[in-house]
Amino acid sequence: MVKIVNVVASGSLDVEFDLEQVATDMGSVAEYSPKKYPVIYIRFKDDTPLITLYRTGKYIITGSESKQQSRNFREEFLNFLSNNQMITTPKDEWFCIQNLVCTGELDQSLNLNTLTVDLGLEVTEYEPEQFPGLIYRPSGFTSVVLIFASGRVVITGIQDFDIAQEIFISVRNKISEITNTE
DNA sequence: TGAGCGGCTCCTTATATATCAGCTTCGG
DNA sequence: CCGAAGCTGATATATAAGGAGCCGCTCA
Repeated sequence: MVKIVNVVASGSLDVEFDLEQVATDMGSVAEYSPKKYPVIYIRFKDDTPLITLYRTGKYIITGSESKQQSRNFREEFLNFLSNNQMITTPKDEWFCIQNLVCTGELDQSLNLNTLTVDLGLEVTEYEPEQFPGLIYRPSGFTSVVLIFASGRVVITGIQDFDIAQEIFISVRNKISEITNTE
């Protein structure tokens, strides 16, 4: 019903890196284009999450499909740095999940013009000429939900999958109430 | 009037979603 | 040579990060 499609996590190592040197040491798994953006992109295999490493030792992991995959990937990253003598111990200062992107399917097509009014103009934005989805900011959450005429939804801005499910159920219930009273 | 500093915005990455414009390619 | 089809890149959402550039403000 609700599925995680992307996890963004970040962490910090208590080390400053010479990115030029690290990129050389890492070889083909690293991509370094300082003129484009001052980081090293690290990808161990195709279709695996991407690590963005900063000079300051901070890093971001994007593209995981679960929190666990994100954590596993962090482990792999720390071990890689440790095994290559880039850090002394495979430990970091902090690590946390920053954002989840989830998708859901309401199994019915929707009239976004009427839905904008029914959900409330103060919590929705719908400008089809700008973007085809309805932007819904459910009260009580920091999350943003994109609702499309096809019935597909995208939920983002949360750190917890349970909350994504809670929001999805709430949206589904609201829409079924609205369609029942019409 | 100019130096310096703080705050702000944009850049980039992943990812789903959908719709537009503009471009390339292909067939008749 | 032209229309159709397909592809690409914008549009918007969240989030972390460091650097560059810009703007406004303060103080000498």
